[in-house]
Amino acid sequence: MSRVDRSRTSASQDAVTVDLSAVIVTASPDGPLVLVRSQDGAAPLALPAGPLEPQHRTLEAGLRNWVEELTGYNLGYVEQLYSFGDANRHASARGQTSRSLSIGYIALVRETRPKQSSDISWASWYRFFPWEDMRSGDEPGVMTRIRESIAGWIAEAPHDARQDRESRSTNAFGKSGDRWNEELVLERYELLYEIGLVPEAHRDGAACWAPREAAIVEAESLQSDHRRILATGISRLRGKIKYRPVVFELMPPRFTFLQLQRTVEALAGIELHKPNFRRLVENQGLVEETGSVSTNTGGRPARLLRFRRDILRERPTIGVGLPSARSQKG
Amino acid sequence: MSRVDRSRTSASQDAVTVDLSAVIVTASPDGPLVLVRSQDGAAPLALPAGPLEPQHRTLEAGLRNWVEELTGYNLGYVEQLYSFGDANRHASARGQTSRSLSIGYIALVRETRPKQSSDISWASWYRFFPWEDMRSGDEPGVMTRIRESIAGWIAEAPHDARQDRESRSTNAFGKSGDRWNEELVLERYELLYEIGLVPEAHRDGAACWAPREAAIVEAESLQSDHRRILATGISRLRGKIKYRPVVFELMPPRFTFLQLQRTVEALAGIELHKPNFRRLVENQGLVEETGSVSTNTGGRPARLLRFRRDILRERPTIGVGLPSARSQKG
DNA sequence: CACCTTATTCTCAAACATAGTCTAAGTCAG
DNA sequence: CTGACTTAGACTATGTTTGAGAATAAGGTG
Repeated sequence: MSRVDRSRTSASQDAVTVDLSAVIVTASPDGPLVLVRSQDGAAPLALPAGPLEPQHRTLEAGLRNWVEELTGYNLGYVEQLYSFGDANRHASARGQTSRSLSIGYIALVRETRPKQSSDISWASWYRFFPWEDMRSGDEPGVMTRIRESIAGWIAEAPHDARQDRESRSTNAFGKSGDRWNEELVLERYELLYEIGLVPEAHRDGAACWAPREAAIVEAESLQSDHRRILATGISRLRGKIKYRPVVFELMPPRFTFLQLQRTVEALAGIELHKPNFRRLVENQGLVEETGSVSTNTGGRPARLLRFRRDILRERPTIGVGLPSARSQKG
Repeated sequence: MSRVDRSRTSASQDAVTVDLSAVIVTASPDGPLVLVRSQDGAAPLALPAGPLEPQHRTLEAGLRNWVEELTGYNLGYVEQLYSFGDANRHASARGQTSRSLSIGYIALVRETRPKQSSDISWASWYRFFPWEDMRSGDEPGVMTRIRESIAGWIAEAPHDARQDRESRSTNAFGKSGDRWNEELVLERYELLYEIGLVPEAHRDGAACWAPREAAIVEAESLQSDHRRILATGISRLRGKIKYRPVVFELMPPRFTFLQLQRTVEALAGIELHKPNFRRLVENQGLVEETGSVSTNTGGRPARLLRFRRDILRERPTIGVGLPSARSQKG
């Protein structure tokens, strides 16, 4: 059972450093927040990352360990996202002999207490992805400008690349009227990167169509490939809430229907139909009444609910539905 | 932009070796096959695995590279599965100073030509997971025996663990009549591991309820944690075919509806309703007619179809539906 | 030709989703 | 105290998708 049976295991792979990056998410009344670490000076923000230490029994244990040490937060739900390991993961790594490998995780925490003691703070994830917040349509007009840039990119395509560019962008961003697929966060980011509309593309020296100045000004970027990791995390979470009751990891012990709906909307970046949302959550038996009501609703008092923790045992493959992306008819 | 900003990056993490393990899948008339590597003597089979070499630009490129070198197959679809890195990933690793990290991938190939030149061969994945093939109910009775063992495990639970054991097993394996969720491959394997019904649990020295002799005799195990990786791969693939047209990576250029259905059934391990399957695939516009027919059907000739490759551009988030696990009413 | 096999088309009801309307029960300004 | 405003929560009408099955078509074979 020993590893010697691996005939091709070579010595050339030893110079690998592994670290764990975390997309740590919480929900506030102002929307989804993500934990970021500020650098010295005007350097871009970074996701918290820590080393993989030998004493950790599992990768996840390692992650929980250093995050809880660093922040004092109690991680609720934790899930591995993806392992990122391009040789040019960040510009400075080119020509480096050691490859750096980063295993991304997403974690949900309930507590928002500042804990700003250090260089750690919470930031709305829409600071980095303003185009992902479609709750009030394209209110600040970011999307309109993105679409214009993309239109230019398509128009200037060499003949054989035209169709491809067209379909990739309609797929990621939808046709103006067409249905927006809120899960394609990573696809959208990667398309913008490729076109050159995010600064990272220029920083990495990628060959892009758009000049550096064309970068979307409303969006803040992150260190190295952290915006890509964050995109992966948002994508995953937006998908997950549909078939697993993970939103409740972000809710207080007691909440109203509308609070729950607002949280889901904030995560998904889209608005939902109130009566239908209520019916769905009710029918799935995800919540039960606490008996008390919340009077500070601004209108009629709302019943306070609690998550039915039993449901996890009855059928864990259940979630709070969104207009499903399945029925994207052409 | 350099890595020095990572305050906690310690020197203690250097002794990590990374390798890429691959679940390489193809479909044959006899069901889904997975590429395995035989060891010397009576040692269990292994998944092919190769080192991460510094010259590979991306992880995926590295994987494609050595797999194609090793097997000569042309990998079609490739997707990262999960990074496995428990300190005791295999028994011999305990007490070892260097941690071994394995990044699992799933890859689909169309060609089945033997290529048995070396120690590499194809094996039905149900050899390792006989209980995952429910196409003809519980025909060989494996499942019945598993359920009996599980019943014993529940019966002998200490009072406070009873409910938990009960719900975990009904969730993974379903109640006798209840709907079987074909995606929970990993959950089922891990439950069996924990109970002690797979030899790996005893090999790893895990504390289990069942004695070593109780291991499910119909199932063959794999080296180290490879059966776990395979379970992850099957799970992912079973999920993916529902919303992405990946099955077609396993189909010949021209095929009939029934061939397509049989392939999906073989992967999912369940039977499907013929007219409904046809309707679904037709409505989604996944296929088009070639004009010719296949006469060796044993009955009325069937039209030969081809995959509409354009669909990938029109709407990539589409797949061949299975009875959706969503509507698992209590 | 009778009969077996698979292909292909229809039908029908149940379940679900979408997009509303309408009523209830609070707060707050005057 | 009233009327405007706010949110809660129940209900309705309509269309779409699914699950299960019957009915018909078109080949082969004894």
